[in-house]
Amino acid sequence: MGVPAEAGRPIAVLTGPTGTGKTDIALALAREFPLEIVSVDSAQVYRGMDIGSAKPSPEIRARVRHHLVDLVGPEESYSAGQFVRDCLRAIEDIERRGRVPLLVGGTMLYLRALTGGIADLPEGSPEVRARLDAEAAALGWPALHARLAAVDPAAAARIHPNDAQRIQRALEVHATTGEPISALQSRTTAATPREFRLVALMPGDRARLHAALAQRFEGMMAAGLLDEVRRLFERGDLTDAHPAIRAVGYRQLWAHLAGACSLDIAVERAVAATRQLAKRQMTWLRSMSLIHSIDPYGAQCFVGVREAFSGSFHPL
RNA sequence: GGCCAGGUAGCUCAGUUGGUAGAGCAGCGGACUGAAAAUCCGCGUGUCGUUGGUUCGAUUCCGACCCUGGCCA
Repeated sequence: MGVPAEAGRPIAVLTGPTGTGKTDIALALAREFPLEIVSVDSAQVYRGMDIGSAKPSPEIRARVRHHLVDLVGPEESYSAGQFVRDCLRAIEDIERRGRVPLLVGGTMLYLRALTGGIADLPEGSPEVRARLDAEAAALGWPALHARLAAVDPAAAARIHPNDAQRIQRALEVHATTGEPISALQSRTTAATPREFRLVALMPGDRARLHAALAQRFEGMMAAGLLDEVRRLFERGDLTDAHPAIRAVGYRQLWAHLAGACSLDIAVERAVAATRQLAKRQMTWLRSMSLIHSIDPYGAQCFVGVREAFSGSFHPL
């Protein structure tokens, strides 16, 4: 069997909340090791969303190969299940060529699906969702939650009656498979036998993170984010219901372009949404065991990350 | 300078016929299985501008002062 030596090493994953410098550290590591970066980012997969998703520039991508960036158009809908398949394929491809994958990103559901497995469930169905939306408009989500309780009490018990998205998903899975989502989820198995080495950049100073996020968004605006959103807005085939347009920054600037609020208000809301995103990412990270936390504002940050990955990397 | 309106949570405001106050947003904590940068749950953080007076008790009523708008000079 021609199994590469790399297959025995744990796969390196650099994560953390948005705006903590994951990309910079990854690029610095790529100067020392034969790395290729695999993006774990639900916004960078969309084409035409470059500035607002902090996508690596063409120059950087020419120097260090990136995977799972610009995968689909913003009119499409990517998913955690697709990510797991694409990601495992990218890792295999990189290692087959004798290089080392470094997973970088902060989409925690993707990370969890990759490392902990994801149930074998059907993709989302726009038709079924449209039908459920119409019913919800007439009856209200709590009524659909009650219907879910009849067919899948276990799922209904852990989904809040106001959580429209999860109620809809559970009913959708039941409608398309005839099985309760809770039963399918309970049969979840690991997506890969490979091990992962998770390193998270966890800011010790929240105020400093907030200042950095505000500054970063300002930089995106200066770099032309509003024009980027306007190009998407003017296509005419996208709405604020598309997953891509719901991304932080895009959603708020979209609302401004649609006349819902002033630009100042939109920027303020976008920065707040960024803070809230970072907070939710940190909630995920705190709940994950087996994760190695490093403070991005600490003096030994880079050295610490490199040391943590020493079992995964081999030098050039 | 005069008149009017207003000063209550980080912000925008509501309210208390006198018994020390509550919404939205922000913030904080949490959940999370094909939309996840999504979706949802929980938590009110306060010299009620200052200072006198009336009162058992004042953020509330009265006086003075300070500040911010607006109008008139």
